[in-house]
Amino acid sequence: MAVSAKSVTPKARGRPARLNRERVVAAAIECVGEHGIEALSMRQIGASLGASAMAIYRYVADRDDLLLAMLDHVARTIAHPPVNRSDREEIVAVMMALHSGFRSHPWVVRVLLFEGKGSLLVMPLVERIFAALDRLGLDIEASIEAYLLLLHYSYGESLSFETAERRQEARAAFVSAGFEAFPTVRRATAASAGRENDEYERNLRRIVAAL
Amino acid sequence: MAVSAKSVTPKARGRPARLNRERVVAAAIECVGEHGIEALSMRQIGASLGASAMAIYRYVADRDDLLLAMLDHVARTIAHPPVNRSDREEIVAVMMALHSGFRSHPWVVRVLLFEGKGSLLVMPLVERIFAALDRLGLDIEASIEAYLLLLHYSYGESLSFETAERRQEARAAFVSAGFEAFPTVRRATAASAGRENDEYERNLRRIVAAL
DNA sequence: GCCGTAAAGTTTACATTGTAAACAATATCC
DNA sequence: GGATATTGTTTACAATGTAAACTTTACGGC
Repeated sequence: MAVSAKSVTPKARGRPARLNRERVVAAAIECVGEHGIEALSMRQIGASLGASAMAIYRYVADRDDLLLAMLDHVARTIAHPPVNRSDREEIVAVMMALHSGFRSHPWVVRVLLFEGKGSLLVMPLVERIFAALDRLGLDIEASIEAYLLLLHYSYGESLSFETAERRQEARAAFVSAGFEAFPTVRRATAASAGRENDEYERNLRRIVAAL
Repeated sequence: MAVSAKSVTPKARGRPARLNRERVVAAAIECVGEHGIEALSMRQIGASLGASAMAIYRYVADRDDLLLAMLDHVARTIAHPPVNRSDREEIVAVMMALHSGFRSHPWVVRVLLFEGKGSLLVMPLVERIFAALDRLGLDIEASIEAYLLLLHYSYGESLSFETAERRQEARAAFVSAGFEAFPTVRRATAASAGRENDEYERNLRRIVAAL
């Protein structure tokens, strides 16, 4: 029956580990946060932990497994907002919570979209949205479409403004090269220079108001 | 003054070209269309034209230059819709035109977002949107935000449903693994199975109605 | 006919990626 | 002091973009 050990610690048998899965995932997230998702490499992670690339594979099956673990890690940091008075405020609050995750970790959206992954840990938030849409009187089809509208806008916004410079670049692109032929665009460009908005929240509220 | 030649053809001096920029760009677009943007490689393009990877560099400065040329090529295929009766219909029509480009060539959005590029050829369409927003009475700040809302939703939707399978995957993800705890999500999932929507247009109209 | 020149295309090479396979290092158990 | 189990490293491979050197193939003038 082997009731024997299992008490304090079974005393590890082999070489003592310097690394563990948590540290590997944390190192990967930090690396991506600093140099962007495209700079993420096993060698880089290993180096940042004072180890070789292959050392990582003791704690992670492969690149996909690592990405999934990173998603879960971020999902755990998302604060679940308190239940709201109105259903519309509930939707806004939950989407803002999700979006704050995308904002702090822009690579998350790329992983969600391009690696076909997703963390189950955000499902309670998704459920709250569907429940609120239900209470608002939307039927199931309309709820799905509304959810996709909210989610896809959030994705697009996060990717588009993935970095702070990207906000600037977007404006610079407007300003550049021969836009005299497009007067309204020109005026818009001039007006947008140097403003630091929370345009996401306002647009989110526009969507929610329209549901 | 050298008025001499320049008439019919200055008679090419060196080895006759088997390739040209147009064919290279077309081959690249076809390659990406079939195997996805991540499979795009100089060697692949060369092979599909019966040439080596380096042959491509006669017609394209580097990868970035190629991507930009591909964008321009797609931009030229976008039909500019006729001017519309109402300003809201104008916005819908123009966004549908842009979106149809994203739909036929999903990699376009990735290039726009991640390579920091953009084709100037779509500027007339952008101008039409800003002009319509202006006529609707939005001030400049509100116009910018509205434009970003329209654009980012379009980006997110296109990326999310980049391939037909992705629509299925999205549903499968909902269905999978232990969702008994989320009843509203479950119902939504069941309802969405096997429907082929034009959910983009309906959501687009929801946005436009809210502006 | 033949050589100079110019253009087009190929070959080779390098640093980078994820990861498989073989190996070395380091601890406990008998 | 082995035997054994676990951790980490080394080496290797195919694929990427592209720089440098080379080869092929045409025309223009003698």
